[in-house]
Amino acid sequence: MAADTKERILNVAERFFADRGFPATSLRDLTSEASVNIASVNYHFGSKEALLAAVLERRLRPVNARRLELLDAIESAAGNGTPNAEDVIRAFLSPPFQKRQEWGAAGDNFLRLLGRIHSETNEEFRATFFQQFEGVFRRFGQALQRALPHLDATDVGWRMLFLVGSMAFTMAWGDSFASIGPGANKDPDDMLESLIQYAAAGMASPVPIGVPVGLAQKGRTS
Amino acid sequence: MAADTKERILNVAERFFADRGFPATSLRDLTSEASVNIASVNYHFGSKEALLAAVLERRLRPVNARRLELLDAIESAAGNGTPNAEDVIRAFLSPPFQKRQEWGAAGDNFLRLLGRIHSETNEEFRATFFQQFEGVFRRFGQALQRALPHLDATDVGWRMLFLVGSMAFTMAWGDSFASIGPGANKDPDDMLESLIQYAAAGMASPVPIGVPVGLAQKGRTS
DNA sequence: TAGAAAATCTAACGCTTGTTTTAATCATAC
DNA sequence: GTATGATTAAAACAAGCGTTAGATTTTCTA
Repeated sequence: MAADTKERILNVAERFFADRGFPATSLRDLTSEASVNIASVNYHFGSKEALLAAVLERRLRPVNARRLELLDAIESAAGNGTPNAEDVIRAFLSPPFQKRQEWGAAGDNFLRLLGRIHSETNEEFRATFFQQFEGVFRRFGQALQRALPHLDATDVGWRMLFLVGSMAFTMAWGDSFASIGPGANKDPDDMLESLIQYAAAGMASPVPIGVPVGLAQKGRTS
Repeated sequence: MAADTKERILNVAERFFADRGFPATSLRDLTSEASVNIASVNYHFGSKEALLAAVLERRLRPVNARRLELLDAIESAAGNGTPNAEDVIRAFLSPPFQKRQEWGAAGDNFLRLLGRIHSETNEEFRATFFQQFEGVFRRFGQALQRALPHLDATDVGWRMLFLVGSMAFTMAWGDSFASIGPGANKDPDDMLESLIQYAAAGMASPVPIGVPVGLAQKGRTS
């Protein structure tokens, strides 16, 4: 029945888009793997691109909801004080990895896809994808500014870019890395803790000395 | 003449692969932009994939050579002592950004491409690409272990993965980010310094407490 | 049970792709 | 000026692509 067909398409799409990339995944390969008819993709989803959007949306919604939930709790506990930066970073980085555990093998596929999709160049897709993140990114940016008052908005913005880069890359390649090399004895929770630690340290680090970088250094001359 | 044709193909390819991705760049679009005949690609390069490899090789060779040169100097200065971790990280991260400055607009394209190519899924291509990095990665891994003796090989490996992720993402999207948002007043040197600082802090951070993670914590029970 | 809606199927459309083949043109050396 | 090799051009090959149109089957509801 229809619900089963849609689910099978979504699951195979998730895996193939993650492993081959979106442009290099053909609907014929995908539907053959899913044992459904190729016209079903357009019937149920409308287009190949809409399928990708659907694949991501079904996972990102709960991930981002969880992120905001955790952040709400942190801000609520902090009241008028300063939220802890590591807690904020943990609230951002943990949900995709934790949802991945909940979702089993499908979660692995999702995580790889989410990591890789950060580098997707298709303009139309990027606009849609960013819409799903804009609110989250802004909320976390503000929280980090509160947590780290030595940084101005520019510094926070750049450091979030660095943080997102390491998160995405780890999502995309963490499992491959773990299976072939020095990461071999690092289990998923250890790896996530390492990432959080790394990001928290980098985020909290002093602004480079000698470089005019923003409001925090307004009184200095370069 | 031939040298001009090859150069034009390489330059346009670099730009198109960076902006559209490899699979989504057609040789017809590319050769039309370069005002050369489509058969020239196979004549001069052999295949589309070989063209990508050539685009990257002409830039990566000097970048990686520079990385190793800088690392040699650092290790030489350190003698039997401990090299400075931030210096090692700077030696890894600076060359692509500095070569980018040398190369002008073409350098911008190259940097974006290099960032994005880290997420390319094509297995054949990845094998070739990794070959170019294997030696560099190993050398820098060893240098960082010496610089940060509290970390074992596993920790260094994972942190290098995080570092490469933020570098690649910044290469790919740093300019876009700088032109639209909070990064707007961050010039390229500032941004590179921020990245180095972020990575150096993350790299040097203590191993997470409470998580059994390797040789450094061998005597603890989880 | 009948009819309508939903879902699936088949065949095709119209187009694009990287690569190949052959011919034409260019460049160089003697 | 001629011969040879290098280079470019044109046409085509063979395959594949996402999407569409119409037919058929399945599901659901009154």
